[in-house]
Amino acid sequence: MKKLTLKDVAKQLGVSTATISNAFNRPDQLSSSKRTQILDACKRIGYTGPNRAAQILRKGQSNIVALVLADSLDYMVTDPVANTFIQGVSRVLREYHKHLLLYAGDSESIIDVVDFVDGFICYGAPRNPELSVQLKQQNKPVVTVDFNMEGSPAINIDNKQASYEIAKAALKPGDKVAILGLRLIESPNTCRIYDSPLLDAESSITHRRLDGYCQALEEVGIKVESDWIWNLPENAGGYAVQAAKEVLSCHPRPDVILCMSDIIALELLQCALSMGIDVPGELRITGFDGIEEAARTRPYMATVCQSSAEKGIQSAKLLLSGENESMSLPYEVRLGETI
Amino acid sequence: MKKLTLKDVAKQLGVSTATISNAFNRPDQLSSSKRTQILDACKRIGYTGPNRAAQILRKGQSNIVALVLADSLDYMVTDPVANTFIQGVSRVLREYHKHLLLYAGDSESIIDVVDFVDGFICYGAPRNPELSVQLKQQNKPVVTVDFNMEGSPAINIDNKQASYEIAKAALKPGDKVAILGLRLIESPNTCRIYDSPLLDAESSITHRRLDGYCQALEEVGIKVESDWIWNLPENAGGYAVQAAKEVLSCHPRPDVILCMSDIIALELLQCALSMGIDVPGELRITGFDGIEEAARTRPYMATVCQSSAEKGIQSAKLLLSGENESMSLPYEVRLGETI
DNA sequence: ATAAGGTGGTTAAACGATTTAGAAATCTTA
DNA sequence: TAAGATTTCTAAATCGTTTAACCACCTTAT
Repeated sequence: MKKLTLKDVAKQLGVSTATISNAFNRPDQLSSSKRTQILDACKRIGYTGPNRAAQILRKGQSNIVALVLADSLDYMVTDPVANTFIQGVSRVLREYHKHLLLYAGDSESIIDVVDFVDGFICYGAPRNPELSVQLKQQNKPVVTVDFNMEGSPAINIDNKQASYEIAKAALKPGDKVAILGLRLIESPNTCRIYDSPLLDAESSITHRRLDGYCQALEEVGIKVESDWIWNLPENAGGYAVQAAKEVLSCHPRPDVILCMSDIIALELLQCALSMGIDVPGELRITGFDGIEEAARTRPYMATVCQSSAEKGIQSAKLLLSGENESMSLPYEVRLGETI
Repeated sequence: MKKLTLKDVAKQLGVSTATISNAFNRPDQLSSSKRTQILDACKRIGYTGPNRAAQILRKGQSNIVALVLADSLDYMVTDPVANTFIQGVSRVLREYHKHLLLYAGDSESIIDVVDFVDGFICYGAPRNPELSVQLKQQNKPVVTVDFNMEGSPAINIDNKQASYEIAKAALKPGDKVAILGLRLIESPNTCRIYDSPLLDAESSITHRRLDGYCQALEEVGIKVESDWIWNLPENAGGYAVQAAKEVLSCHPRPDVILCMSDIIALELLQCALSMGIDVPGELRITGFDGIEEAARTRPYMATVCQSSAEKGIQSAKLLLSGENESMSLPYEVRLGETI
């Protein structure tokens, strides 16, 4: 009960293997009558088509696209922003009959798949920086999202401008301001950044957001102090709760807290409300991303809305098109009721 | 600047290709001095290891596991239950250095990956029934979750017993009862099932849940009427809202509504509360799954808690172990405040 | 001294397809 | 009817490995 091969089929039908191969892959290379005859015969004897592994080796093409997520799958797969991104990617891949291999950004190396995938979509700077190096060195197409890699096209929103705008809307002269940031420095848990060495300062989107906040602060005449900037190692509820508690128990308490994600902002809001703090009366809060949950809070969260699904769609299309032009997607500043 | 092959390396080092291959794959086949010498040389000249595509063809093993989700990725990737399942799977795969290929259950066919993946985890009955047939015919290992396939081991909870228990806890003699079911019949949108032909009645978990409900109803002396059973084609908020509105506007209104998922139950609860209906005073509601959101409602949702993550973990382990024994996981009936 | 067993390596045949160059067959046209 | 053009099919090289079988050499036991 061994599996049939092209060769077996060719022998049975009394034609060459090339003809069978052509029947499946290049209809223009043989008469259509012969083709249907072959295809019918294959179905009859139970040959389901060329072996994919052999095809991948020979053609150098697999129809598999690797999606390199910033962090471990474990974490990424529950992040709502990442989710809608994956959703967008999957829609396009499906349309083009491509398959999706999920790859964790904290993996040791990428070389165990690089030989057989057709390309990479890299969503956020990989937690393991070694991966970026490897991606740059190999020569399959790469599209990056929410960060930049020399030589590869990127999909982004203008993070600096967006965060500048939302901050500008939230700030008044004389405000005491705190920032809840994300992966600005290397740290295992929530902490203030002080003067720690920055992480990927040139390529990271959260640094772009920080730039935007700082510009707004300066324009309003507020001095940026690094001990009022917190760093969360991951965009997950747990870290956010901790940061929220810390920042809200400071004396004097900030008038405005700029959060680099909605997840953080939501936990902060909930924490503030449960402490009896009036938002936006005593405390203004801004988020970032525009996730669904942030549209259901009371008061309604002020945030920057961007479409993760659209990012997914565009990045997949870009990868498959083979073009090399970066793309800046639109965003929308939603003022809400928290500022 | 062509890519180096094993042959190139062998020639350069003056040894046979077999020796290089062994240096990478079978350390016991050559002296360790020669091995390190070869590995060092490879690193120096930039050979990163055997080409994976060739390896897959030759070995018949790829270290890729396909996760066949019930529906389109598009939908599955945002479902919280599916998410935690994927999370569990990914944890195990990562530990074993396997990769995760996401496959949509509404795909046309599975033959375009069957040749190169090492096995399948099948989460829920695939939307396209053809896939089940193909999975049964091919001979790579398969593990099914939340449904059964002859010849393959399954991971399940005892859906019938669990739903029997929660229903029994919710029901009182003389109650008017409605059931909000999931994929019980083939239908494009929310509707009552009446006497439509059932979908996958033997293999589907929602039919097991229905069996459990019915048993409880009978024991309490309530007659099951099919026009009080609704069918939702997908476990998504939209369909649930519609079903909720319909069922709540019935006269007489049911005293108890048994929902086959928390997503449905949550929408129903919200709908009921917004209509001013007292839960559980005027209406009792039960869910199923035990998702996080269902733990935050007021009143606290009565539901059957099962661990999706655990299902993921166990199914991946089962697949990788190669064993063939099905497994029934524990669940917990949480009475909550809605009954 | 011979046989038996263990090392460390090589040779060569797979694995299952795709594809180029060109032969054979068929069809035009002069 | 031969020459040329076109269509259809084939032979053979190739993709980059792995691995069974074999060989030469060295050690140890009989």
